Amino acid sequence: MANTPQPGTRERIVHAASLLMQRQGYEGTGIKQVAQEANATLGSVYHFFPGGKQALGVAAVEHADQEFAGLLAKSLSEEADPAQAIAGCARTLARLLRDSEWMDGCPISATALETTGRAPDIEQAVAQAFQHWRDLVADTLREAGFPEDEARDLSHTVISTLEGAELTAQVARSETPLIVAGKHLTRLIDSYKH
Amino acid sequence: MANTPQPGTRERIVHAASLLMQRQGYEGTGIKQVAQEANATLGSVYHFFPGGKQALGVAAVEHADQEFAGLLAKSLSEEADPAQAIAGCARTLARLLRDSEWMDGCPISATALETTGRAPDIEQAVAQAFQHWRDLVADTLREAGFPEDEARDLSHTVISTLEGAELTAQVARSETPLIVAGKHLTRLIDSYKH
DNA sequence: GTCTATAATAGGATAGAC
DNA sequence: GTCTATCCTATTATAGAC
Repeated sequence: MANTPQPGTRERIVHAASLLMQRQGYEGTGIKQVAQEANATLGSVYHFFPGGKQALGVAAVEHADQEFAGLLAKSLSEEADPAQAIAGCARTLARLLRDSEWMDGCPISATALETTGRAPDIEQAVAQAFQHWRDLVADTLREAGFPEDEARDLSHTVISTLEGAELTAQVARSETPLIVAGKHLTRLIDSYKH
Repeated sequence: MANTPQPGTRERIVHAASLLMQRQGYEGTGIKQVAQEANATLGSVYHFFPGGKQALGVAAVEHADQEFAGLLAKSLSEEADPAQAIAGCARTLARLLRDSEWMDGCPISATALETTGRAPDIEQAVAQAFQHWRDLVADTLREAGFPEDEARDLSHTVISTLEGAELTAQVARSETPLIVAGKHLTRLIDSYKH
């Protein structure tokens, strides 16, 4: 069996940056704070990220991309019916949000909004993450028998709606927007089965 | 006929703060930058907002609330069928986003995400704005004959989906997410007519 | 109400010893 | 790779003349 390697410094830095940027945004997160939270020194951060804060932002977004993709893939594989699976994903997001006392919403949307049009590297990483998530949904729908164009269109709305519902749920400190969004997405997808 | 009063200093400051926070977020926007953009001095900003940056943030969010509510109300009144009206609203948002070269997305979401759990006054103004927008949608649906619970649930998903689609459209620099979201929202609302 | 100057602090980033 | 010290600039906020 493989050993579970204890996280190296670089890993701890990326993890801390990702979490802090999720909660406070990109501009609201300081490099010194990241170093402190990661039990690393400022020198170590700049050793691993000579590109400075922007490079750290890119790594944080890429890390969050993989993390949410894992959650999404797990949700999609847990139920045979993709329409039901997506509602389950919304419920999981609602639970995680409530359990974090409404702190942990989408891990990249704050960073996305603050840096759009101002930090091309981060912008690209964000665009890639959203595309990645849409592809997971579209692939699942295609495998379930949906025609190509319906699968693609629905993948757009699934990700958009989950994204928006997570934002409004966080702001309202209520699970309702996510639960209702899950229900409506199931209904929308099912409406294409006729 | 009423004169069109030229905007006073306070108005110019709020307008500039709202626009800059929409594009750069709350943390990414400096008070000095707001003053400069509003053709005001730093002293004037603190004269009108003794509460400092947080108070300015609250005023900016409240201003954006009214602004988007106006756009939404106009869209909802332009078509007799609310399901069609919402698709029209999505198209308008897509056009505004493209025309601003992908800079002007939702005016409060960046500020919302950065300040949640950290600036109670702003948080409350944001929550109020979302509630306001949902109410406009719910009222329209109720007037169109939808039962109370369906109208309320749909208003959640309409705002969540528009919000998420605006975010993903901005990131992808594409009108597609908003156009597709509008189409799917129409379909979802129509599915409750049977 | 408006303006300039300035205080007090925190930000990103770098240098160089170890 | 890690650590500390430091530079430079920007930030929020205040003071006080006009």
